[in-house]
Amino acid sequence: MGNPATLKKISARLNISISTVSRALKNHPDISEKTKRKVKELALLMEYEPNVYAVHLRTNKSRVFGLIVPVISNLFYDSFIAAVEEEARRNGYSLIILQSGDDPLQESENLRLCKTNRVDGIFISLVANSRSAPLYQKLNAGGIPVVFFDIVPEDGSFDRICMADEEAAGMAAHTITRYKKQRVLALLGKPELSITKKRKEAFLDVFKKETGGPAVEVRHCYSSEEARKLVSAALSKKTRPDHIFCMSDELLIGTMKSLYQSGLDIPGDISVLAISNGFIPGLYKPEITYIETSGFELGKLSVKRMLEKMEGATAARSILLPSRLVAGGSL
Amino acid sequence: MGNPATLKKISARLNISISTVSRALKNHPDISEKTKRKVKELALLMEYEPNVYAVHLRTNKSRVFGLIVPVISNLFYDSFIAAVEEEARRNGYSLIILQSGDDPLQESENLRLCKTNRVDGIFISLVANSRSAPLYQKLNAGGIPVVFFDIVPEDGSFDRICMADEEAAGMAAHTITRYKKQRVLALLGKPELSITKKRKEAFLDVFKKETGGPAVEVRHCYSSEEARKLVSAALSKKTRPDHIFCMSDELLIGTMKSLYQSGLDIPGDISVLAISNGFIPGLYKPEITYIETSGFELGKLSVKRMLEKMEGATAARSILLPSRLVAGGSL
DNA sequence: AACATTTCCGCAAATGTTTGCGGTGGAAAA
DNA sequence: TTTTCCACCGCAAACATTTGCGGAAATGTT
Repeated sequence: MGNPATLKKISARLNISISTVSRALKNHPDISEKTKRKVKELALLMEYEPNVYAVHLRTNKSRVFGLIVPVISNLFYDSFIAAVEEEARRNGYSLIILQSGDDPLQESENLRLCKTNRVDGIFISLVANSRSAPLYQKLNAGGIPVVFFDIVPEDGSFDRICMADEEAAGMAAHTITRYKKQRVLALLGKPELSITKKRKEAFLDVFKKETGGPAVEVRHCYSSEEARKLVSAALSKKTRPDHIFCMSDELLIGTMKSLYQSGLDIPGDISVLAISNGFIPGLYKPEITYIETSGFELGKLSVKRMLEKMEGATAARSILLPSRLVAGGSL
Repeated sequence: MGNPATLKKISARLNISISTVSRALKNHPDISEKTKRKVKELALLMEYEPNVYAVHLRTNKSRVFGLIVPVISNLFYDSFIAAVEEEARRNGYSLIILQSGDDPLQESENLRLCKTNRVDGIFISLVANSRSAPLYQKLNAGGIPVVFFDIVPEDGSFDRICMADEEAAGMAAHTITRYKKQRVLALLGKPELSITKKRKEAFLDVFKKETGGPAVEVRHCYSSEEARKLVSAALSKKTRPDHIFCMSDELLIGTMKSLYQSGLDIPGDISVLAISNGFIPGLYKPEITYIETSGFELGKLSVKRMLEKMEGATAARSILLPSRLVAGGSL
């Protein structure tokens, strides 16, 4: 009762060979219905479950995905992970999760771990200053499909799935100009990330094209707290901004801390627009207007793409998930 | 270059036996330093990595933990998961994550998946109306250690790691009575969860002991939205509560939505106290006073306990993580 | 009756690793 | 010289499974 059932034990009890048991359980046409019935009955009784390690060893497939992410505890990533887990499970895959913690070395180590664990595919969102490029070149060469999401390499020869960052940032900029704002403070994330570059460029492009548009001041922040300080500093100037744009939830949180403390009326004195997963904006009063980026949708798309790759889709693709404006009361 | 290196390939190149290669890589004393050096050099060159599936098959150990949780996308669980991932990795374990999605059947299925994947240990937080009791009995019997956390079975014969729920709820109640509140609305979560029962009981106990204490109205909610409605309804009564207690972040969010909308002053007109992970309370103005429950700490403790069990700690223990009051401005 | 075909099943190799045991060669002890 | 001992290494089994191949028995065909 202690140790688990194996093909061998079943075959011994039935006085038939191991291979017959194996085939019977798989409905191989070579095996008679009578034998199949006997085998299946006993297998059920003995609670037989194939030993995945033996199967993997034999087949060289693990039915496990690796997922590497800077941090788990993050409103965007956790919904992404939730979606990937669900979809992977629905397709018979398990999910191993690894955090890189903003450390390029840990990221490389995690990729190595994925390789060691012989996962069938890898989802990865890069840390800032990622140095893993040679590693995923090798993984691809070794036949392990890699799907990049959210924070992706600039090289278009990889499979990449992102929010439509340019579109979202452009949409934000258009919305802001439409409201005839005069002095815009734009808070962006880490400047070395591709996602920041893309959003920044698209955002500024719109303003450049609109002559007589508002003045824009761009600031990069590495944390929520830094955003709070920046906003507080900006508010204390004699010509304070009349609009603040935040490219992420993290920055929005810092911004709102400062705005709440300032006592300014939103959107009367100053308006706010964010790019967000949608959870945080709903907590404030007024609720913050935002451009939605759904980690959940992105996750589902990523798994879909991964499965395509496993089926043999070889050419690299870059997929963009469109976003939409969700109106709150902050603009 | 394509397929990975194996002991066999190394042994062939060096004209020595497989077992010698294996032992050389493990620094077995039987092997001469010269041979070890040669083997290790070539292994490095060929980028040898042991095939984990072969190792697991041979040793019957997988160095993988399973983690089952109702949902990933949750402020408490995601920090818990983050901690477990980190600690597990530091100890050479990988982590497979599964969501039960509030579905007892999925929970059972996930336990089965853990067994199929032959994990070395399982962390699990139960869903409401969990029906998996027989399963983990069997897992324990089968030698797979199980550590329950947060939402745990009532049966004390299992290893359980929770927040000190009684203590936290008692602390909340004491704090509230100290502020001389008159009419308290207490919002609790799903009544069928052990965590709700414990918190409710401890909370009410304190009030019972204090003669002349405030009147308490207890309500159970299944969602944030339900909490919002309940609070709104309570506020529109002629004698509205002067304090609201929320046993979780989820309920706090609903409560604050209603309070923000009501325009009431916090804590002037009505005060608020929550049990929380600490992230949400800081977003509001005023910041909400809360009793802290750290998912991160709980995660670290859980891994520690798991490792103890793997080392042979056999007797079941129930561990309580103490909590502390974090003062905001809502009371 | 001889032959061909079908049905059903077992043998054995292979996947990569670990490990108990036995063996070889040389040096030191008797 | 024979024995003992030690340092070093290989053999082979075992882990559980899959699968190509071959083979026996039963059935069908002339």
